[in-house]
Amino acid sequence: MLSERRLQVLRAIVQDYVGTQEPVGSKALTERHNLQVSPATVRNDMAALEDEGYIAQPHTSAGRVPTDKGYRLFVDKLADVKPLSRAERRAIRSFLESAVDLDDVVGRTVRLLAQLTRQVAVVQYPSLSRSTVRHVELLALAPARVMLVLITDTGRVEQRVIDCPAPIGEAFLADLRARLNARVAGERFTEVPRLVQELPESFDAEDRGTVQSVLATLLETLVEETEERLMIGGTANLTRFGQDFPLTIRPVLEALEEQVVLLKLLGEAGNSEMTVRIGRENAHEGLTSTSVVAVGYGSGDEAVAKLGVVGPTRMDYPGTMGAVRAVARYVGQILAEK
Amino acid sequence: MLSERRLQVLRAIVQDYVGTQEPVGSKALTERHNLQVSPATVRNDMAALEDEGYIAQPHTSAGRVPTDKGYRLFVDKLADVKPLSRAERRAIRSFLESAVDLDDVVGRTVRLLAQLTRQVAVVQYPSLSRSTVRHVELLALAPARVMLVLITDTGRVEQRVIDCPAPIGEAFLADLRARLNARVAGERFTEVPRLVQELPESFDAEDRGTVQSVLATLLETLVEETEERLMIGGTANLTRFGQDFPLTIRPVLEALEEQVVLLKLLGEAGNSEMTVRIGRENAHEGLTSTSVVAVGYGSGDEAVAKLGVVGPTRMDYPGTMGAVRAVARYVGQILAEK
DNA sequence: GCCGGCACTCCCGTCCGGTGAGTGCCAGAG
DNA sequence: CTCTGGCACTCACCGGACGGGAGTGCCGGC
Repeated sequence: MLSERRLQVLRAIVQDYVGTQEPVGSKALTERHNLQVSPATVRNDMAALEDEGYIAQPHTSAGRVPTDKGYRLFVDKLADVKPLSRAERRAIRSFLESAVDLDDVVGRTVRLLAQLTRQVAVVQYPSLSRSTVRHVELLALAPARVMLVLITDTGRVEQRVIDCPAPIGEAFLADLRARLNARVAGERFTEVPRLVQELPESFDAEDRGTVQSVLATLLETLVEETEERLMIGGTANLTRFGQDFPLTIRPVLEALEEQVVLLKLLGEAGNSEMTVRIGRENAHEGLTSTSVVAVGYGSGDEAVAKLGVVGPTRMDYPGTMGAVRAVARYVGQILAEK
Repeated sequence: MLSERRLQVLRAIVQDYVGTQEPVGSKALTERHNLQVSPATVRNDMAALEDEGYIAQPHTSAGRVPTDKGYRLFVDKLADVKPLSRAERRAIRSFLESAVDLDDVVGRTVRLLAQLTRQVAVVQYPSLSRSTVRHVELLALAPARVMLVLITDTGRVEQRVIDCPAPIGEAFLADLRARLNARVAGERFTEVPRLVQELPESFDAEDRGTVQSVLATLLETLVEETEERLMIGGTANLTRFGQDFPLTIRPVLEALEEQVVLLKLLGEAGNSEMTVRIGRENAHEGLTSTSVVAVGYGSGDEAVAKLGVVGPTRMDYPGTMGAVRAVARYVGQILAEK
């Protein structure tokens, strides 16, 4: 077990390194933080921390740099989430409040996060799987062609075109629309399959085929769109990574372009608790020198989607976590009000 | 006026420089392209080309590099658009054909363009201003709350929530919906304001307020959404820019994040003709060392939106232009079929 | 357990000199 | 007037040498 002072030393190393981006030495440490001991003592502590794998030297006779393990300890034990100032919180709220629709909310959230953290922001659209159906609309486009429009309580709209086995009448469509909505409006997506199960049987045999294909498309939309869309922003902040970056930045940009990767990344994050994945803790190859800070957000007490930031392992964790948490909270509020 | 050979020399310089990314000298030129003259002669030509501002030396006693003006001449006079191979065209088509909805079409187009050109791709969503209304739907959400859903012929769906001055009945809503659609369905967006102008007068005085607010929202949606959304991809290709790139890449990434900038960029492009903006021809500060190749695409004979790529001025213009043109053509076809 | 001192390591910036690619110019030939 | 070979010149680039400096590890004393 590490002594109290050694933990302080580790904390100081992380803070300094995050600030300066340069390996930190024993002398600088004693000066900048008022540890009440001499550099020589700190050196002993650093040697111990290095033995335990919390810090490392880029090369002999250089200062120390935290390892992934060191950051992990720092985040778990040594750092508190840094709350935002009142002014910042007010700015966030008012910026998000002026959003006009869902796209705008998500877009503003991304920009906000990117700006606050000066890192890459990733925001998932509110998830369908936890939301409820507000309305299902059916529109005749052609005699045997129907457009299905699904509207959710989070304001999302999905549409599909359906080719029906037989021509359909306006009256029948109105009937189907009414019966469908009577069953599913206000219900959770997960409930829908059960609720519509027996619907075809209540129709005449000749119409059953059409009802079947409409229902099939509806269920398909629910499933497909549960895989979420997301929006990212702030990629320009990647240029602050370091000097060596063709090599560093490229795989990150590539990873960020793959929605699947990002979704998995956010997916691994806890719902209400903030999750921090540091360096190699990230499964994806290209993100081994980045950290991901993510958290769920939602309109009610339950999370409907996630958001977070991606940045270098050498990031200001308390500040980043504070910003992520605050933004998640306010987005949730805004969504609830809509 | 430049002699024929000098133009050939310029062409050779552009081609070599694009290939190697290194300043090209007189000796290398005579070897790689079979100009039937000696290096000394080429040197004279190069001196002339430099006097005219078509090429420049990074420093004394280095090879030559094309200037923006040089690329301009190359694109205008010396290069032909390079058509894609049959196999490539087939691949494009089949890749785009398997798209399921509009988002998917745009998404696939972006990936395709980015991959073919190995540059950053930008695709504008089909524009509302040129499209026609397929259907307007009105849904009662609450006694005095209506959701307006606008469906376009390109498959786009926009929705807005409207707070009405008075509670509304289902019958009235159905009536309004029917009359509204009778007037605007199938019509161009630009025609809609005129077509609905007299609609309120045909309703009872008590309902007129509601009709007014619905119409106001509809018109607002048309205008607002004419400012387009767009999708970008392939930013990882920016890492191929050069070695010096914190400085080069950063402003580009920043510019790419600003939709407004991109829209203006594409907006400046011609509709059916391909437009190439080289280096400082781009108005935006951050894009002075990039070139933009853009062209309109559309489902019929008329362009509904634009797409293009952003890359270093030192790019393979014939190849890029070929890819952009081909993709635009096929996207148009796919949209027409939907 | 803490501290001062000391020798050692190694990165980094700087300063050479050599090399080579490329140029400009000139004088001569067609 | 145009093309060509020759020649001197200019720099960027590379590699090695060198010194300064920051940082370490260890030792012996308090």
